[in-house]
Amino acid sequence: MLELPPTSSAARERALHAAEKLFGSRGYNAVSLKDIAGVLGIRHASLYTHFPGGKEDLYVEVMERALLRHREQLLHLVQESAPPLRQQLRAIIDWLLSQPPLHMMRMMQADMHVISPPSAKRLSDTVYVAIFVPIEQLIDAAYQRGEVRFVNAGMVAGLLFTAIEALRSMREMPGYEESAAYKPCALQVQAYDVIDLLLDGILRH
Amino acid sequence: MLELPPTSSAARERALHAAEKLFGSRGYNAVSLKDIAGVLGIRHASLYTHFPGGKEDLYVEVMERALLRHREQLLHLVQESAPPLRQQLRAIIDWLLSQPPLHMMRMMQADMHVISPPSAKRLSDTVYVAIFVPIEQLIDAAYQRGEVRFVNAGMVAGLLFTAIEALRSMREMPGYEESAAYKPCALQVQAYDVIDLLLDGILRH
DNA sequence: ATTATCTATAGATCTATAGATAATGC
DNA sequence: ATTATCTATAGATCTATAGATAATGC
Repeated sequence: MLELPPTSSAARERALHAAEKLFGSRGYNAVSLKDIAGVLGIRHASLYTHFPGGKEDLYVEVMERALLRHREQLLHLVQESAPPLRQQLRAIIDWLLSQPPLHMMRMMQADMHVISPPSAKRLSDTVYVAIFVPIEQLIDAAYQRGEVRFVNAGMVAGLLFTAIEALRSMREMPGYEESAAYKPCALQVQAYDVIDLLLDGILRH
Repeated sequence: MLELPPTSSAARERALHAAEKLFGSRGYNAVSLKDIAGVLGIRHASLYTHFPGGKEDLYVEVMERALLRHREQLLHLVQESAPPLRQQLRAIIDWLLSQPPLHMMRMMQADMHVISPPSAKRLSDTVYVAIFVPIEQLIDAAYQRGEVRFVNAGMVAGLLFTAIEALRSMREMPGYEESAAYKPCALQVQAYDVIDLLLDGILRH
């Protein structure tokens, strides 16, 4: 008789939610199972009931869920929003800023090197279909209707996404408010500036 | 009698060098003192002779050195290179690509949250003077001579730097060559595309 | 009857310190 | 004489497993 791992339950959902918050804010290595259990008010050993694969499988499931949620919403926004491209990108950025940050760069530069290669491969594939594919679609469509010149759409997608994450990270840096880099302006305003930069460039013309 | 920590020696330099390579490729948490000692062929306890402050102080010193090396070279390139801006940025990118990546985003999103707040503050200040200040100078000068429109120079600096790091990270991702995101083109070519994007934008005009 | 939790513990690994021994520099 | 290394060990912490107990669902 095959022993199937439980695929859902209220307690399991709570655990995924708590894990997502912790992994999201501190990354894989800096979060222990005890931390996650602590948030839930249970002992860390109890987590193995819901996640027999242990910490790594829990992490991968958490990140896959977050990424696929992004995919769904991004595809929806791409389908629904109307040109011009600037407006479409603003809609996307508005939604992204309403979500907890994915910290994609940390995921790629730190967490991916700690988990097993198969898990890393699986996650990086998901990053591609969840983040790159939707934004590439948007850029390609803009190219088809003659709105933008020929560019590497994947590169634009990556640039846009990492730029937004960089803006958010800057604000979390210690002493940001007192630093010389501080500009007293809303995150959304800065993000819209990034869009303008991407669309118009900075050269005077 | 004050006991001054040793400030230099051949063995100490070797340790800093090995630590820089390891911290650079895997980040703070994923590198142990034993890993560093292993590269040097010594026992990990021996590292405390050169770095009485332990792992955190070693990390901070390593990253400060790397950042200040960047600062020196970036300021030099900014001083020496001649307009137009596109050529100046290409010179900077060429040098950046010749160096091991700093992984600034990982530093800000992962490592900074693990070390003590004072160390984090010190490092983030150094990031500002080493990376942002030089590129801001470049952008400001281009603005003074009327080459670019008015932009947030710090934002442009951050965007350029993180974009280059993102390009490099993509190539380190597992299965990059087989992925749909793969573009068979040199890193330098992609980096130059980023510059063009930044300068010209992607809109047709 | 099954699911969810607990206690207890094994086994790794990590940072750091103490004190002994070898290597080096004047 | 000083610097650089070593061995040995303390003390934390982390992942994971085994087996017992409580809670829940039919």
